[in-house]
Amino acid sequence: MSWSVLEALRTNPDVLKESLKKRYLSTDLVDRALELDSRWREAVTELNRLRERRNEINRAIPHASPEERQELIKRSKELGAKVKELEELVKNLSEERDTILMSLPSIVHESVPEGPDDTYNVPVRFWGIPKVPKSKLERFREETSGFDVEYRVVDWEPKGHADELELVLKQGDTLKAAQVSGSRFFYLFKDIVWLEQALVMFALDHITKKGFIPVLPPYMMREQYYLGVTDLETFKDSIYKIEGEDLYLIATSEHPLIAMHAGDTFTEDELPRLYVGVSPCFRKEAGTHGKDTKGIFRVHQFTKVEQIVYSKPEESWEWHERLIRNAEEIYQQLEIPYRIVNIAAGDLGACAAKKYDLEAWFPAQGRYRELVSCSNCVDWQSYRLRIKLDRKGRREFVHTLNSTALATTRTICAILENHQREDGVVEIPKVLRGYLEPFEAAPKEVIEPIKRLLKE
RNA sequence: GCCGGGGUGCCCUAGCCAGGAAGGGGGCUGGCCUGGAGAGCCAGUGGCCCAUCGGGCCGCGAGGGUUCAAAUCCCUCCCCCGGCGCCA
Repeated sequence: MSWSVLEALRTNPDVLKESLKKRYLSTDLVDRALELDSRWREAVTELNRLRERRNEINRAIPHASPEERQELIKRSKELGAKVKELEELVKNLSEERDTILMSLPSIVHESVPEGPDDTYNVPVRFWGIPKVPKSKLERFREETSGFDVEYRVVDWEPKGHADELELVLKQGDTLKAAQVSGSRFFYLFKDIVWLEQALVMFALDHITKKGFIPVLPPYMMREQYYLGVTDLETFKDSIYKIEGEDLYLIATSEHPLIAMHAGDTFTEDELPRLYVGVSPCFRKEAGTHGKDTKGIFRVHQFTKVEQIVYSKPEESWEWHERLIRNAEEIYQQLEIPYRIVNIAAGDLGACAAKKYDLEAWFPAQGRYRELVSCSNCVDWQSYRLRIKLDRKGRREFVHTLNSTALATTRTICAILENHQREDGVVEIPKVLRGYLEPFEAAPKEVIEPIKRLLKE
């Protein structure tokens, strides 16, 4: 049983180097890891021989005569010293090798576009009829170049989601939240609260209909398990730590939902395993100063409905396509125009072998912006957490996949811009009606401006 | 948080007090047997290394220590069960 990256290292290091080059990462580590691995194997072989000899002697001691015994103990002690020495070497070699191995990203899939950053992401399809203000026509043509996307020109300027929320509808307040908690936090009020809840229920409803098991996971995790599900870079930049405890706030329910099967072995008939997680997500957003500072597009805390699949290795690419389609169905029903982009290798996280983003059209920004991420992590997470598949005695690592179904704050942003009318009223997508109907105080068709709730 | 009892391979369990190659049962897989099935019998059923056959090393919740030798003794930590305390 082997991890695809480790197997490539030993049998076909060029494949691994190619993959790293595509990600614009150094390939030096591959040669270093190879050298460490071969030295480790040599040392382990020698260590095993020494231990074998020592064990033989130790087994003879209880049956030996008193005078033989002293001699045997002496020899065992001598061997023991050598064993200890070699154990130290083996430990150092394997630790250094494993540090490198654990830093290596998944081998990128052949269908992943080449390129160093997000400007090389490749749109694969568009859906919906975007509303394009005249002032954003040029931007729109850039964003859709190469595709024949039907669109409608509007002759008024939609408000950006932040102004719409706080100045027009007056049902959100990020200033007060900044005072209380800091930047990138928010208070949401009244209709937006109902909208948020309805979005969660709608997404949960849609995904569970497809056989996914709903899960409410722990919102904090230990470091050991955290490092099994994500790379160090993400860990440092995104994850909040609880002071004085070995606990971290989850950045997505993907993390506890994958750690949930750490150490488990599935049989073939137990796969695929489908889960849909619902949880708040906490993110430090370190290194994003100045980006999306207004409104609730990029915040430290939001609710997300997340699809998770544990699959047989040979079925994971099919599941990757299905997961993004599930997310598309949600945004089609919410009547939000979007495009799907294939993320360039240089912009890909370490766990993922391939990633699709669903980007919604934002009329006021004149841009497509990320709402959904859909990744195939192949055996990257399952290797670290030892999540196995038992094929009649032969063991393999399962593949893990994750995809947003719906993240509330960003979806609210997209609704505020796409379903905004010239008079400032926001039309609620019809599909949400059933999730608002039972509640007397909930809005049903539209969200209208109200008087400011907090002091001016 | 305190007191007590536990954690042994996929599951259950013996071994721990009193240190000396982890034993039994179940499940699963394969083989023998059978017209076929069942029963019965045999073998396999954690990770790693060398290797042609095969052999070896590690592994008893995790990490240290004592010892020629640790599932077994000592220390720290994690988790589960019971009791007390606290609590939405």
